[in-house]
Parts: sequence; C-alpha cells; structure tokens
Amino acid sequence: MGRWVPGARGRLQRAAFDLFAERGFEQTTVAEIAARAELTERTFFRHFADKREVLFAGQEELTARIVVALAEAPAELSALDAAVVAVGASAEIFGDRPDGPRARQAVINAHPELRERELIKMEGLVAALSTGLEGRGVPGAAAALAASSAVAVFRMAFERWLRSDDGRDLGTCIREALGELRAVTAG
Amino acid sequence: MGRWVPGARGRLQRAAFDLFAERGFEQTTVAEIAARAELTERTFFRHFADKREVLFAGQEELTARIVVALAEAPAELSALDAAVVAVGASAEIFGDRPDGPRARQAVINAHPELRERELIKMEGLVAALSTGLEGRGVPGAAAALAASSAVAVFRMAFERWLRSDDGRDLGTCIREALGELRAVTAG
DNA sequence: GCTGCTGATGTCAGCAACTGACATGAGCGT
DNA sequence: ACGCTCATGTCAGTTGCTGACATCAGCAGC
Repeated sequence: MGRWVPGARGRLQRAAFDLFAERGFEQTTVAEIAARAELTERTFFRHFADKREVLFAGQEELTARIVVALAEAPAELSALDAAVVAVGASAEIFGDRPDGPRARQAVINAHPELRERELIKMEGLVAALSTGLEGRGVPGAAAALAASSAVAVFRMAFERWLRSDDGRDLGTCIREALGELRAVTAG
Repeated sequence: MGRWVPGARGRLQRAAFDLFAERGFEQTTVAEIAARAELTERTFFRHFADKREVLFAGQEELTARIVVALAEAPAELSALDAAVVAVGASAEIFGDRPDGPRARQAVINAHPELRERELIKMEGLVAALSTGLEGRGVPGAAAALAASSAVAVFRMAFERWLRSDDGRDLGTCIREALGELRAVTAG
C-alpha cells in the first residue's frame, strides 16, 4: 500500500476523459482535470507529457501487441498479409464492445489537436510495422508501403467497426477492407 | 502601394524559416520571428493561426492544384491511377530543384510538433482526393483507400526525390513508387 | 527503534503560446 | 476636407508547460 491514494494516473485519465466529453477539449483546463482527480496540475504533467497525451495512454501497449503479432505471423504470408494479420491482433485489446473506443474516438474527432496526435501515433505504428517487416526480410520500400497500407486498412475497418450497431467483428471488418484495398490497387 | 512596408506575411515566413533552421523550432520564440520581420508578435498571429502554421503556408495551393488535376484526369483512368496522376501535378509547384523543399523538410523532420502538423495536412489532402474521386463516381470506401494509397505513394516518392542527388524527376519517383505499391498489394 | 534514502506528490515562480479589446494612422473614395 | 477602411500596434490576460525545491510516508539497514 502506498501512502498516497493509489492509481493517480488512472484517476487523471478518467477525469480528463469525462471533462473532455462534458465540455470539450479546449474548454477543459489541466488544473480542472487535476482537481477532479484530487491532484495537482504539476502531477498531471508528471504522468503525461502534455494535455493531449492523456487520451493516448494505451497506445504503446497496442503497438507492442501488434509488433509481437507480426513477429509471430506465419513466415509464408506476404508482407501485406502479415501486417494486416498483425493489426488484427488489436482486436484482443479492443474487445467486442465498441462503446468505450467509440466515445473516445468521438472526443478525438471533435478536436483537431487530438486528431494530430492520433495521426502521429498511427505514424509510429506504421514505423514499427515497417521495421518488423524488414526483420522478416522484406525490403525497405516494400515494408514501408505494406505497413502504410495495413494501417490504412485498419483505420477504415476500425471506423466501420465503431459505426456498426450490429455486433460485427473487428477482424471481419479488417478482412473486408483488405479485399477492397486489393480491388483498388489491382490493375 | 500600401502605407506599411508590404509583404509582411512573406517576411514572417522567411524570418521563421531562417530562425527555425538556425536555432531549432522550440528555441525560437514568436516574438523573435516578429522582431526579425520588423513586426509585432500580435501581427504574426494575424497572419498564421499558430507558430507551426508558418511552415505550411503553401499547402492550400498545393491541395487545390492536385484537386484540379484530379478533375482534369482522363475519365478512363482507375481511381488509383487518377489519384496518383493528380498528386503528380504537385511537381509543377515543387519544380526541379529539391533544395528548397529539402531544407524545409529537414526542419519539419527534426521536430515532432511540426511532423504532427504535416501529417494532418496530408490527411487533408487524402480527404480532398477522396471527395474528388467520389465526384468521379468512385464509391466511398474505394475512394478513401485510393486516396490514402496515392498519398502514401506520393510521400515515399517525395522522400526519395529529396534524397536523390542526381537530377531525378519527381514524376519518375512517383511512377516507381506506384509500381512498388502494386507489387506489394498484389496477391 | 533510529536513521537515512527513495520516490510520488505539493508549492512556487516563470516563460512562451495564444486571444480579445481597443487604439492608431496612412491611404482612398466621395 | 471628411470619414471610412484595414493592416498594424498596444496591452492585459489565460493557459500550457517547466525547473527548482520542499514534503513526507514507507522501507532497508543497522
């Protein structure tokens, strides 16, 4: 047992998330977030590099999981297939209920500053996938394009998954989007 | 003739560019930029929404040019081919000498905040291309994927063009990258 | 049990990005 | 000559973010 109320980081995340949803991102000050979490502004910045980062806390874990999945993908898969299978592993993290991710995405989509941060996180995922593919012997240029394509597929699939009200599987959405990408790039 | 020294915007751009290259982005204050341009900090923010935006001034023009090129592309081209031809029209803006763009890109690449801004500009280009493709009758999903792929191709080609010391053409780099994308997504 | 170290938090001062409100002043049309 | 326009200047204020230092519960070693 610690001597302070434990879970400071989690409390900050929850407080930030709630306030962003209630009043919007810019209308919420870091001081307010900290106050709701019963902490100080300074403590917020010890846990998160900046105000936006609090919404992207799980990202490293997600990327790590995808990179592991890429390493474990069957060697006979093509670069693109392996990368797509890897991003599909994110389904384990997101689970079947899109409600949480949907609320989070709504906040992000409503604020350009947060979309910027999301994009650079995606770019980090592309880089990680690209490096992983090179580790599988894929040449640099092909690795970069396959990684980029896989993430594009993932983004489209993720968006559809969030939108769907029937209980569609994220993996299914991914396979569907991959098929559409192949149709578009064929020829 | 104006009553103030004209070209305030351009002077701010040049001052910002020079200072970013000299000392780095974070080490340069808006007040310093304004001072070098013989203007006030407040005036800087009247010309540019924020400190980063000064490096992305030509973006709307670039996007506009690409959208026009897409509209003018032969109707018989596939969605991806049309989008790639359209981004190729950017070559008219960049010219043959990569020196200027190269210096600019070096500044951007050195600072994550600027990379974030660049990514959201690219995302804007994807959206514009996607809309344009839908105007050509391409279904939404295919339009989004083709636009995304075309921009991925452009980014790889642009990077290679900047790196090349021989006088390679940007259009050539684009065609080359498109071929590699097709090889990666085939199968 | 005392001691000293550790590590998360609090406190405080300060810089720099950005904004709103109002003032200025040269040119332009009438 | 008059007043309007509009890019710029001036000023005060909020907020994001940082560095430096203080605090203080627990834990290790004696």
